[in-house]
Amino acid sequence: MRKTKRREGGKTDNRGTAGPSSRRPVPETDYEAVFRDFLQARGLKLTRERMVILEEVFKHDDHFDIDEFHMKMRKKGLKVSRASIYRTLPLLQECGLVDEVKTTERQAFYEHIHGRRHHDHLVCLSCGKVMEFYSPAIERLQEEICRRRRFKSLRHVLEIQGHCKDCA
Amino acid sequence: MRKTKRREGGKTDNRGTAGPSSRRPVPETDYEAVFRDFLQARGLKLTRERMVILEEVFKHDDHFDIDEFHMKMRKKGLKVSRASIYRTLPLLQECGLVDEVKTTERQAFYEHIHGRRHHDHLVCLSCGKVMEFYSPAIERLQEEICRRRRFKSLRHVLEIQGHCKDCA
DNA sequence: TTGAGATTGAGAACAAATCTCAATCGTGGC
DNA sequence: GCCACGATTGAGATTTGTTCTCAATCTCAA
Ligand SMILES: [Mn+2]
Ligand SMILES: [Mn+2]
Ligand SMILES: [Zn+2]
Ligand SMILES: [Zn+2]
Repeated sequence: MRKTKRREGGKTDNRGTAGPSSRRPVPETDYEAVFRDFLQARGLKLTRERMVILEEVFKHDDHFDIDEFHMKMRKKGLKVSRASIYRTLPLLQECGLVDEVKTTERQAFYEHIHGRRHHDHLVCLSCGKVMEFYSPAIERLQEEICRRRRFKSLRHVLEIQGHCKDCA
Repeated sequence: MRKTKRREGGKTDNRGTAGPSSRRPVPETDYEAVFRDFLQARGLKLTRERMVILEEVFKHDDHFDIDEFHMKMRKKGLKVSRASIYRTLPLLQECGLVDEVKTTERQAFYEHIHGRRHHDHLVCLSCGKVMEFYSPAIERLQEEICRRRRFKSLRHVLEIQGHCKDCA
């Protein structure tokens, strides 16, 4: 009982951002190039959906979860399925453009990290605000701990939960 | 369409651990007293199920998730529903007997912390092993970060993921 | 231009956690 | 000890985030 109509056709809107070797009315951005090269190197295809998602991610200057993200796209009239978003974000992660922050809450959130450095998070339990911090000292101590145990660290999550100064 | 039969009766097995002022064939443990006092103070009832769960938690000397925990109880013939476990563990948390460790993986896990100190975790992505560590220096640095931002920290999660020395 | 193979979307499937509510239990007051 | 009544339980339903399915569709190297 699956709907038969699909991709209600229409505006292909290639915008020239992706055309293999066509003129570029809009110069390709860094992150577009990064993503394109990544896809190519992996034998993956540069689809309209993937590009739309990429652009949208880089318009967000904040942390976001997938549902919220999907909703915003729909409101703008950008037709991309939730499934594609769930499939594309891990790709963006793999090429280092996006970071998935697995929270201790139920939903993971994402943020683009184009050229940004690793950091950890303070999460306000009242208003949901997410603040960032980076402590070289903490990072060093973690490395030290792993070294002592001969544990090969691949990643870590440090999330401090509490109340921000506005909610105290 | 709910089953009508309930609590297939039988062995009440009070074991004397909970009797209000009866003789105590088995001396009450610390944690039993802690839990009992907590329940009393909150006007909650000391039920067979809660006691069974408590005992079982303190037989586990490791981290466990609820489903695994429930399964083990069933195998032993201890009849307690998953729902009751989901309801009781937060109580044990509130009275400080148990710690819920929200991981970056999907399932949270628990551990009893009777008299034990806060610590953080190294998780091996190959074998699933969980190792513990405690770094006063890291804790201090976190406090410092919160102070600087006037953030009131209630809890934190620090989980380092990677490969343990046996899996490297 | 074309076809093999990758991708998509809608909804189904999954899984952890929470909720529902009738049947049952625990406890303080008698 | 017995009672009454609020608390608790269990089985299944529900919720919710995420992943899977697969026919239709698209992409791109040749
Ligand atoms: Mn961040
Ligand atoms: Mn632990
Ligand atoms: Zn806040
Ligand atoms: Zn291991």
